[in-house]
Order: sequence, then C-alpha cells, then structure tokens
Amino acid sequence: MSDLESKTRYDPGEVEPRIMRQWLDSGLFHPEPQGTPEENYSIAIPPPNVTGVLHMGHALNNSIQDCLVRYHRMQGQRTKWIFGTDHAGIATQTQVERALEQEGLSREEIGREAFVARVWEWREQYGDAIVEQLKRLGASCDYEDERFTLDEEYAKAVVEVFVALYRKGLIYRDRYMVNWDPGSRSAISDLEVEDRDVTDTLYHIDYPLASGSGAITVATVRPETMLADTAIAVHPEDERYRRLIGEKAILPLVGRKLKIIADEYVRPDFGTGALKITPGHDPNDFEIGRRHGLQQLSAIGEDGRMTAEAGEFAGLTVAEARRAVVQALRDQGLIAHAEEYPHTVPFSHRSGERIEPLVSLQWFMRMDDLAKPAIDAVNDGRVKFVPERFAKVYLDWMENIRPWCVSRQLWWGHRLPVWYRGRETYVGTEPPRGEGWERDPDVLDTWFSSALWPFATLGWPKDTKALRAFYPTDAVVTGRDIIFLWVARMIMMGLEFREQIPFSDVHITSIIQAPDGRRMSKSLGTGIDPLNLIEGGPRPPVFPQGGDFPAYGADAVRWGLLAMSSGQDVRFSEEKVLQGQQLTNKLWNAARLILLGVGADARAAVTPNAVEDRWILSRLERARAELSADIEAFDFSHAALGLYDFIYGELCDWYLELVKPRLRAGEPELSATLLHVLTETVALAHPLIPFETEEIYAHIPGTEGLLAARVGSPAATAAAVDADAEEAVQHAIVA
RNA sequence: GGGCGGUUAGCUCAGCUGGUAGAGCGCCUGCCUUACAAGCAGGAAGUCGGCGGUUCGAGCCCGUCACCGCCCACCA
Repeated sequence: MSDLESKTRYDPGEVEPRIMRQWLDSGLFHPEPQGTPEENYSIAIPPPNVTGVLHMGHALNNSIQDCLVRYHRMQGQRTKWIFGTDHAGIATQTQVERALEQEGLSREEIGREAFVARVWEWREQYGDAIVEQLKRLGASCDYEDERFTLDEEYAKAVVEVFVALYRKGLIYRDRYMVNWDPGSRSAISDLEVEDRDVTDTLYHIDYPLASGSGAITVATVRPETMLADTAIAVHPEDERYRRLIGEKAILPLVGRKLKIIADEYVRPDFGTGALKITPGHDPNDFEIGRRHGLQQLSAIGEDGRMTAEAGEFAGLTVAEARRAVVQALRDQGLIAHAEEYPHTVPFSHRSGERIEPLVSLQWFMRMDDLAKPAIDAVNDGRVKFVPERFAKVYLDWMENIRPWCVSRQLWWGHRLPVWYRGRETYVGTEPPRGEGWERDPDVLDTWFSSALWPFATLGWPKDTKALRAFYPTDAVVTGRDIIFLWVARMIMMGLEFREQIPFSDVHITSIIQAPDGRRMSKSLGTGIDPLNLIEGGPRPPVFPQGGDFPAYGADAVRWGLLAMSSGQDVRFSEEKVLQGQQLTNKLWNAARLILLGVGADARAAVTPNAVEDRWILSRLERARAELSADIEAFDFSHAALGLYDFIYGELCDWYLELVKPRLRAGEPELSATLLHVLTETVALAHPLIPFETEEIYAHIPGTEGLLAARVGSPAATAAAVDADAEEAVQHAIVA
C-alpha cells in the first residue's frame, strides 16, 4: 500500500504495463471452447493489417470492443475476443516493393518465390507492432489464439469457399471490363475505386465521312483511346445525325472505317451529340459495344503503355500518347475545338493512380443470389445496425449489387485454386492429377478471405469445438467505410457457409476527425498517434499550441475516446482525454482517502443507517443500471459521461466531502459502506478504465484475484435504488 | 444526379416519446495548507442556422431556404 500513500497522483506509466502482464499471465483472455454461442459472448476483431500501426480509428474501435468484452466477461459469460491480423494484399505488397526499390531491386527481378519469402520475413519483422500496441491499450483479445488470414488452416477455408462457389456457378471466369490499376498492375474491385475531381481538356475531333461529304465531330477527353475506336454512336432521334446512321466515318490517324450507329445512351445535348465508341477502354462503350456486336480493340496495355494496336504510337505511355495524338490531329486540322472540362475521374484507392478501364480476363463472383438472404437477415432484424440508419445504406447497396472481380494480379495473397491445360480448366482443393497443368498466377482480393473471418478464425471448415462454442458471434464493431467491403460480405458468406448470421449487431463507430475538422491523415499532418497520447509524445501540426502531449495513460485515452464517440463523426478533442485523466486521478485519490482512512477491521456487513450512506448506495445502483443500459445500447459516450458524473459529482464531490468528519472518527459502519462502494465502483468502471480499477482493486482489503475476472456482485443484487434516501438528501441539498 | 448526416454557450459536444436549455474545457468571484490546486464552492455566458407552419406550449414535429460534411451513381 506504500504507493497509495506516496503517490498523490495516479501514475499510469508504471501501473499499466504491469497490470497487462498480470492479465496475460492469468489466461483470462483465453477461454476454453465450451458452452453454446447463446450463453457465450464473442466478438471477432476487425483484423488489422499485418504491417499496420495503431491509429485513432483503431484506438476508438478497440476501446469500444474491449468495453463490450470486459462488460460481458464480468457478467459471467464465457467471453472470447477473436484475434488476428490480415495479410492485406496490395498494401503489404506495396510496402515490400518499396523496400526492395531501396535496394535497387524489383519483384520481377527476384522472382515470385523469393518475393513472397521476403514478404513473410517482413511480416515476421513488423507484424507484431500492432499487436503490442493493442496490448498497450489494454485490449483483452485472445492473443493466445492468434490468426492470420494467410495461415495454412485459414487458407484451407479460403480454397474451400472458392471451390464451392465455383461449383455452384457463382464464381466464373470472364473477359470483361475491369478497373485496371496501373499502380499495382492489377485489376481492382469497384469498391477500391474513388472518384476525384480533375480538369481535363475536352477535344472536339472531326471524323471525315467515308462518303467524302463532310465530317462528323465527336467530343472526348481521352483522344488517345480513339486508336481503338470501333464505331460512332448518335441518338436515334437526333435530327442532326439521323441521316448518317448506318453510314461510315474514317477514323483519323488510323484509317479504319467506323460504322455510325444509333443508341439511346447517347445524350444529344452533351458535347456534339456524337460519341466515339471505344469498347476496349470505356465501361459505357463496352456495354454499347456488346449491344451492337462491335469489335473490342486494346490500344492500351496492362503496363499502361500503348500496344501494337496503337501503330506509330506503340510503346508510349498514355500521357505521351495523348499529347502525340492531339498534335497529329492538329497537324491535320481535325481538332475543331478544345476546352477546359472539369469532371470526376476514377482513381485507385490503393496506389492513387488513375484507373485505366481495360478489358481483361478475370475471375468474378456473382453476388445477387448471395445477397438475397443477407438482405432478409437485416430486414427481419436478425442482424441489427447501430445506428439504425446504416441498415438503409447496406440495403441500398445490396439491392443493387454487381459482380465482384475477385482476381488480383499480385503475388501476396491466396493463390487461386485453378489450373489450366490447353483449353481445360480445373478448379479444386487439391492440385489436378496428370501432366502439363499450370496454376493460375493470380491471387484473391484480400476481402475475399476477410469475408470468412468470423468462422474461418474458429477452424472452419472443420467442425471444431471453438466453432460450436463461439459462432455466431455477437457483434462486429467497425467504421462505415467498410460496410460494403467487409460487413456485407461477412453476412453473405456466413449465411452461405454456416447457414447462420455471423453476428447479430453491427455497431458502426464514429469516424474521428482532426481537431480542425479535416480527415486524420499522416500525409496531411493531421493524424494523431494514440501512443503519443498514452505515453506522451509530440503533438502533430494540427495543434497550434505545439509541444508534447502529457502521458495521459491508456485509461484516460480510452475514456476520452468513448466520451467523444457518438452516432456522428466527431472532431478529436484533447479536452475529453484530459477529462479522462482527471477522472482517473480523482478516482485514485478517492481510493487513497478511503483505503488510508478506514480501520483495519472494516469488512463488517454493510448496514447503513445514515441517510447519506443510503443515498450513495442508491446512487451506486442507479449508476450501475444506467451504465449497463448504455453499454448494451452501444451508447458509449453516455456510458463514459455517466460514469464520470457518478464518480466525480456524486461519490467524490458530494458524498466523500460530506463523510470526511465521520471518517476521522473511525466509524466501523461507515468503513464498511465505503469499502463496499469503492469495490463496486471500480467493478462497474472496469470495462471503461480497466488498468486503474484493477490496480485499486488489488489494494482493497478482502479482495482476491483479478477484478477483470470478477463476476457479478452478490451485494449488488441485494441492493436497490432507495428512493427515500435520495429524496431526503435532495431536500437536504436544497436546504 | 440521387441519398444520408450536421448547423445548440468563446471551443468540443449532450439534450429520451414536444413542457420553456446542459457537460467538459476556457472565463470571472470566493475558499486553500493534510484524498486530489490537473482541488472545492459559486457565477457570467446561448434570438438552440434563416423563414413559415402545427400546437395551450417546439431545440425537439411538418414545410422551405442557406451553408458544411459524407456516401452512392456509366454523361463522352
């Protein structure tokens, strides 16, 4: 008890690492796989990227999950926080490629096998960082049962799913228009594309008519794609062009004859009302091309350079080709007009490069059949979104769902279980027998494996004890940015392969913005490293006052983040973390007052007669009920604020101030009440501020074991809200 | 082009099924020497974005406008 006497301020830096070690050594976070999912409680962590580091989103998200997990554990439920990391295909591969570049190497130079080995090494070296950071936060994950989406066992689940969906006809190979990311040199899904505002030049180009009588003028922002034009389209009702339908125009620079076709897609009021059709390089033109049976030509290759189809322009980059084509057209006097044209253009979310729509042979997954039961699950309330409005976002997307391009031209990931031999294709969990088979080099989209997370982590496809004990899980806690990428797909896969929803609650957390309202981002200098908040460290540039954060400690940061969170996006506020620190300091000193003040024989029965004693006991029960209700409603800011009000306002400022004289007199009855109140207070506060409460608990005479492992509270059930006492005290306050 | 969210004290945010505004930080005043001065007590401070409507009564309901933010969408 010496540190209680000597330390007038709570010292998280000393306490927290020590307590975490005790928790980890206790095995408390690693439950036996027993019982049923109904009686147990489980959450599968959104797997952080292996090479990632903790950011503010993780800090909030994991503070919330830990609060839920600790709360349910202390309700006596067998509780498992399923833990692991994600291989994060493109992100990880890019990082390792960059490291290679530093050595003057490329992945092509060292070859696939050596490269993948390098990534595994990289993972060994950096993969633990985020795990350690989560421990620093106090997250009570089951670290003893860690999964990785590329582990052998997990990979079996991925292959199993791929093969099953292939056999069902839901996974298929097709030559189709995809979002080609020249940066990662891979196809990416629609969800990995973001639109950005760009100002391009809109060129009006004359295509001479084959009849020799004049020209038809088209408008385009991508003149270089004209090299792959195979038609010109006009609206069937457009009087200006009606007579030209069926005629031919000559493609400048190339000389190919282009049929002038009619299609209702064309808007007469835009540009010139005549549209050049490039089925190989534009998603709309691709559709029009299919409707009219047009040829698809590719003038741009997967390397982002012009192909042989581009003739004299072959080998140029797209940007170079654009300049060259424009110059050539100018030389021939075919550019009728050019103007600045601001519009939105797709970019790769990953590499940041402009998407090049290409026709490519890829593997796709048909989603509509899978979506139906997943739509029902939300409509009938088996899966609930909190806040509720996100259900609509989910449903809108699901009802208009499109095929998912699942193949990626990367090396880091789950390789497709697909082999080819001549015209034969083999798909299976085991390699094909016989000679001459070659395996598809592509890997699966990272989100394909993440979609299986809630059951693949528990050992599926084997029928494991863990699966029987913990699936379905109870909740998933995540940001709204991955409702489609992850949450929706987990629901679909869970229903398809386990015939059960993967979780019953989807809690969508706030997104925490920088203090100035901008997005938190490393490159903008608006990001805040949670560890700098916990252990002290430099304030990023968004804080005008500069200097270092004090070492607030994990409890204060957790409390602050919970208090900040709400159904809305919120700005980060250091004041809330400071308030959390004040709370922990207040509680520390309240514990000192009580523990240093009560007599040694203080463990008497709690039989309060004094009205203020009955009052605080009543308030305690009220605080407990409100806190439970808030946590179960995923209302963490009210949980945090309510806890603060009870500890600060009622327990410390009012009750303890009031009983100080009696404390000095050494009343045994008071001592018993004080110890009871302190014990129950740290117990109910534990899910939010676990470290300090655990530390105080260890100092309370008569307690044994870990607070984190404490179940329920016998005294609590006996006690009840005492309206008489509350009213009596209210009157006293007024008087 | 559709959809969603926001606009409440100087700052960051609460305000449940409508009954006449709250917290933290900041500010002002007083108290201090033994739980905590990163303390205690008290105080000032808001035409609840604008306009119109429903109602005995609206920050909360309806309509409309204005900004701000986000998501979805194939107009060259």
